[in-house]
Amino acid sequence: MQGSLDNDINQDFQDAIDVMQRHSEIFYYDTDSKYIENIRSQDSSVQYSVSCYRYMPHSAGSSAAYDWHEASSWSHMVPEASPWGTPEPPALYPIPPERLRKGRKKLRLYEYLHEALHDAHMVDSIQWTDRGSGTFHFISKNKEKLAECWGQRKGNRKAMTYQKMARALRNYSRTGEIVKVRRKLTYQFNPVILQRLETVTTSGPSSLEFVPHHQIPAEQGYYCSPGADWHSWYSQCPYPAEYDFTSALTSTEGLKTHDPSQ
DNA sequence: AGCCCAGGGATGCTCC
DNA sequence: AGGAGCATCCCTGGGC
Repeated sequence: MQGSLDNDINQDFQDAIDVMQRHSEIFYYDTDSKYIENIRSQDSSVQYSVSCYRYMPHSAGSSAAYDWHEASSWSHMVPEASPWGTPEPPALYPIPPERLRKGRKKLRLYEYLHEALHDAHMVDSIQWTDRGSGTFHFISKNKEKLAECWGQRKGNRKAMTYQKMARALRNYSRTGEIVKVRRKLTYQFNPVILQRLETVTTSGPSSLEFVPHHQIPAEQGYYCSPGADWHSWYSQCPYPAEYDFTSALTSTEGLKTHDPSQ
């Protein structure tokens, strides 16, 4: 029993490292509490992307209490220049495309989208509509760019398009990770998924937890019990007039968009 | 009419 | 071997 627990812990730890590596090619902590993240595209034509997070304790002074789990303690910043002082990224630990990586969990599309939502260089492709509710939208003009980046990240043979990426997104409607909001190019994260992703983003790997669908407790089982949980989730949706969740969720049609004309 | 977006069926591939 | 998670192709329909 203890052995399997250890194995679980080890697996969780490995998962944490995995995601850390996924999210960043290089983790670089300097003496000024900066966490520098380098996400480099496989395609040199895609803009080299560097994001930084600076840890900002709430209270100034020597008695500042550091709360690594407090999201607001971290502020996103874009450096004036590459930390290496050159526009050319150093090829230290290149991450191979997902297709070529062995023994690693694959990067999920929703994880990538969440990552892109935190990437300053992707704001022209994808933006939060309402971060609190996990609602985001694609920018029509540049959505194809995001799709292309996703395809490159995955190491796909053929170019990814928005149509294909949206098809994959629609598959999430069945499992509940992301649902379509009845607004053009707009989708919404499941709150449980969002919380987990936000935890990874803001607190580092210590609280990382990838829970298989079948292991999520029933009280959090957004996908397995379309009842009160769904209602509480969608009650926070900023588009109550645009999407009749109650009808959608109580009907046998599941998550299908309700058509008021019917 | 044409384009864009969305929904979904079917099938194949890769990875776990 | 079987399932998950897409990727890909294709068709249909609504809205502007």
